[in-house]
Amino acid sequence: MRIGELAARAGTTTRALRYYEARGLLPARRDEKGHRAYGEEDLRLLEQIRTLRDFGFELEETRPFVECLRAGHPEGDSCPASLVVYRRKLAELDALIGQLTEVRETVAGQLRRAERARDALAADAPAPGGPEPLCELGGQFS
Amino acid sequence: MRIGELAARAGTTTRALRYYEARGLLPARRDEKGHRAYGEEDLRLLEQIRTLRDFGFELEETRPFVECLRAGHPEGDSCPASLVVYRRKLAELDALIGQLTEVRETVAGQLRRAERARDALAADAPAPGGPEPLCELGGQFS
DNA sequence: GTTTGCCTTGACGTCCGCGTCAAGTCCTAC
DNA sequence: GTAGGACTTGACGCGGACGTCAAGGCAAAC
Repeated sequence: MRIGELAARAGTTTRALRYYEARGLLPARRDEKGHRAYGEEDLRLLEQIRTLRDFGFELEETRPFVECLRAGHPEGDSCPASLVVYRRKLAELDALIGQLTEVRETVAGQLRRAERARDALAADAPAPGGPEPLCELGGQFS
Repeated sequence: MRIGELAARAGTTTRALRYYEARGLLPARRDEKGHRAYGEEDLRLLEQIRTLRDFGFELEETRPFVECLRAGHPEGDSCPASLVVYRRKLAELDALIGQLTEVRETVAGQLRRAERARDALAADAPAPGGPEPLCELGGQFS
């Protein structure tokens, strides 16, 4: 299998595969023409990489999984090093979700406050001919 | 007030202020020596920028707030355009938190599955002299 | 014969918000 | 006189995971 076919079967690009090879993550044999030659096993490795990347793992974080598979283990996460990455990523996710949730609540509070202020202003100074824009800035939405 | 003082009072750097000016977000007058000259009002604008940046707003997203303040409104979010940004950001945060939570659950499931597989393997082939590493990969943690 | 299509390597571009360095000006303090 | 500090502009660096273009080789198809 050459690079184009592998890329297509894994739903990625040849550029990504060359990049992984340059990083030492997914090296390839060469055929007599100097073209990269991949086997079915490489598809599994690549799918492991792509799955973890889709989860938001950095490329380097996929390395233990790939090495585990290449060592002959049944799954990429059959090795302790992979479990370490899982646990670290879970902690990162929890921290990030926590921060984002805090920010979300803060922003939601700010929005409610700003909307109340706007409505109070509209009640104080009701427009004579129906509601008017409260601010010259901000165009098409309100 | 010159650039160094404003940066220090807002807890940021002169580089950031020059960057904001280059982006047209926080222009500055010049004194007779060609140095940037800022007023107290600029501190408020800058604080608005920094607060929103800390919330994860992109620089461009702070522009409506800054323009709103500069137009003389009491708060950066007194203008409809700012509320639009708030709402869009809330939707983005909700989507992101949702995705991250999904990923978190998926990864947690994978970790549990991998740990069960490891424990099952350890029970099938118990080490004679106590527990041994199940995999040559993965070094110091397990 | 030439077009098409796959492959090769090399190298620069992208995004974002600055950090960091260089070279020069100006003022103050010692 | 000179050392230090604040300021100026300009320009390159960073990080991550590639995208994209250039220039060329080699094969099958028309």
